[in-house]
Amino acid sequence: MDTNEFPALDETDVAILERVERDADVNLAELAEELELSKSAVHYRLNKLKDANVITAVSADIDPLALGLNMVVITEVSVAHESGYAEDIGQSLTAIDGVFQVYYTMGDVDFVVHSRVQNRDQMNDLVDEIVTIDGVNETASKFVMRELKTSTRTVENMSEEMVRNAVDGTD
Amino acid sequence: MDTNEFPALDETDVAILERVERDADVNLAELAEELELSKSAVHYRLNKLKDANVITAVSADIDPLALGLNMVVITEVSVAHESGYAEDIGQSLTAIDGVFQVYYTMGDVDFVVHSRVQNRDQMNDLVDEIVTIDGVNETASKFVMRELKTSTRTVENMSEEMVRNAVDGTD
DNA sequence: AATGAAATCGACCAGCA
DNA sequence: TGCTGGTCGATTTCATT
Repeated sequence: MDTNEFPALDETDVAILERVERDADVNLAELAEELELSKSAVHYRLNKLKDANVITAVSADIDPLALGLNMVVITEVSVAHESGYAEDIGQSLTAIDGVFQVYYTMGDVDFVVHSRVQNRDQMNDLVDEIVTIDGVNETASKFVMRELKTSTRTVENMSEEMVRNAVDGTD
Repeated sequence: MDTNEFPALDETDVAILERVERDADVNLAELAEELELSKSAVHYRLNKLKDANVITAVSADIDPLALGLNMVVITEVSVAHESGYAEDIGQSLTAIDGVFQVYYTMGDVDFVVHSRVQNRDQMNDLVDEIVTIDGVNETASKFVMRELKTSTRTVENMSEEMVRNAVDGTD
């Protein structure tokens, strides 16, 4: 049963996704051979996956260090709960330069914010900017010493069981 | 002065990076026109950026929801500090199915782990698996209600100042 | 879903600043 | 070292079955 707005996927679709999320530069011929399909079949499926927004974009991955972004900070943000400003505060957080992830979470902390900056001055400015947002009550920041894994890849991190579920549609 | 192993970049390089991280499917001709450069010049620079590992990969971005991955959990992990196992524990964490980010942090918490799963059973299993790792002392998990921003894009999140620094090399 | 033809694109080259 | 313009081969794309 479809529980979401996306089309049902089969094993072949997942195989294609796994491959192109790893390296979108593969040419159709190679992909087709790997999957034992014709080039046009692969082409057809790829188009379908893009149209259905299963594939949302094809993008070049850029090493942040190449641009001097060698500091990552994790900031937990708590808001004044009387205020119904949560929505606005979320928006304000996403708009701050250097911020690359914002989550709205359950628990004593309301937002978790990840940012990437080049130096301590920028780190300071960024935390200041967060504190200044109207409705923000308290913040606590952690400095990241090492990024052991940062994999935006979807299929790559899935277990066999997850893939099976995704194909069956029995989420 | 170069403070890292990467080549110096100029404004044109950054413009190219900004464009291809947004959409790597642009053809050379279009890119060249936008930058008022020749196709071969763009080609030349792109190769250079890939060779220097400024561009680490070209990948298709896949919507996790299309595969039923509709739950994100943030887990804070503290380890027994006598043990010098931090390295091993980090490795163990990155290897767990569903885990897509692992940070080693300063402070009372040692690791921050982000995972994506399809249902509560998987969530349970995942947290269990973390607790079971040898040397792990304590864990605290937060459920993510909303992902307000998840942008792996590097240049996109940079301020003008950051770009200027990156180009000058004055990090 | 496969075939094959037409259109398009990226890779490469020699020459040049 | 980086750029230009042009050519060739490879690759995507599309109409048809």
